[in-house]
Amino acid sequence: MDSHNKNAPIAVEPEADAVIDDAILHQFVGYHMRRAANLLQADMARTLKEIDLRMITMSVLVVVVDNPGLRQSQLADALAIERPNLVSILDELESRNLVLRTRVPTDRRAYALTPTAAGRTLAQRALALTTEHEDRVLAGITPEERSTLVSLMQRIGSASGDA
Amino acid sequence: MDSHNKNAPIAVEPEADAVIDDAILHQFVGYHMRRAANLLQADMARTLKEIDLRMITMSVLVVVVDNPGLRQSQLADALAIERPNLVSILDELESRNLVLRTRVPTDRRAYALTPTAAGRTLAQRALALTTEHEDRVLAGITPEERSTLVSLMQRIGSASGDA
DNA sequence: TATTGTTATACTCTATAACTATA
DNA sequence: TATAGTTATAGAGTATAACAATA
Repeated sequence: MDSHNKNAPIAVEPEADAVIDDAILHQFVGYHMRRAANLLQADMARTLKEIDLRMITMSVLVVVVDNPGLRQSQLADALAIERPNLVSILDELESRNLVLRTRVPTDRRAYALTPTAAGRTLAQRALALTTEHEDRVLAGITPEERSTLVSLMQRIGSASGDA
Repeated sequence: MDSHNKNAPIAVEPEADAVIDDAILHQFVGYHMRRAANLLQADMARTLKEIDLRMITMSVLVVVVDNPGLRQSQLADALAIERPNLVSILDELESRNLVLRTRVPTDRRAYALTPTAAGRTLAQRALALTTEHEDRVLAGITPEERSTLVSLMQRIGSASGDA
């Protein structure tokens, strides 16, 4: 039954509970990155749901808390978000009274972003929840391995490590 | 001018070109994961555009090529895609005559997936392009570091490393 | 009853073009 | 003219509920 024809549909036996051969995809970093990122993102979303924040919403809030007076374009650059995508995030944070947009006197095009007291409090809670989340999801990885992982990921995309 | 009031908006000086303090976010693996995954995904999408495939479409094609006769539910499990999301992917691959859906005689609910000759050819091309893409994006990382990165990412989510 | 594939739908994240109001 | 923020829109990727056909 060596019937591997070349142009016919080939009525192959469905391999029932056979093991799927993923080997070729596994050689790619991107494949594992997608799965890991997806796993982290799913658990993180579940975690932050408790305080009704999304991943990026929380990132924005935390950065505003640590950098009061920041302008939107600076924030977008810092977090690698496109300016348009920041708008709805800030709309949400502002409507929940966590962040304020106030006109910059010296440049009336820009807004200065400042956290409210509620924003600072929620940021603290968000950081605690995020820490719990990472400790849970990364339980199988030692602190040293964690920093290795981080520094390797930081080097992705930068042509050479140090040159 | 020590005016850090507590409940007022605080007319903070916008810190012009000042450096943004990201330190708190940088302590989280998820932050770096998001950026790295986003970078890989963007370059990968650009790369596969040449043969009009998306990341997942290419993953599906490659797995079907290596596992002819596979059923959709098996494929969905293998790639960690929800069954509904696989449908449109296969619709596209089928309409481009890269993959065939044929009824399984022994279970008329299921489809056996088989690649066409064109599908096999395009899969080869896709793998070559993906390899080029990874070599480019991961240029700053040695092969050893690549495997370290992969094995660390594989261990994310699995409670304990070996116990 | 349970499973395979499907439809419909929705939410998140990302990306681009074009507008407005200032500069 | 250039920039800050905005609007509108589109495309990926992911997730859930519910259905028809079949087991």
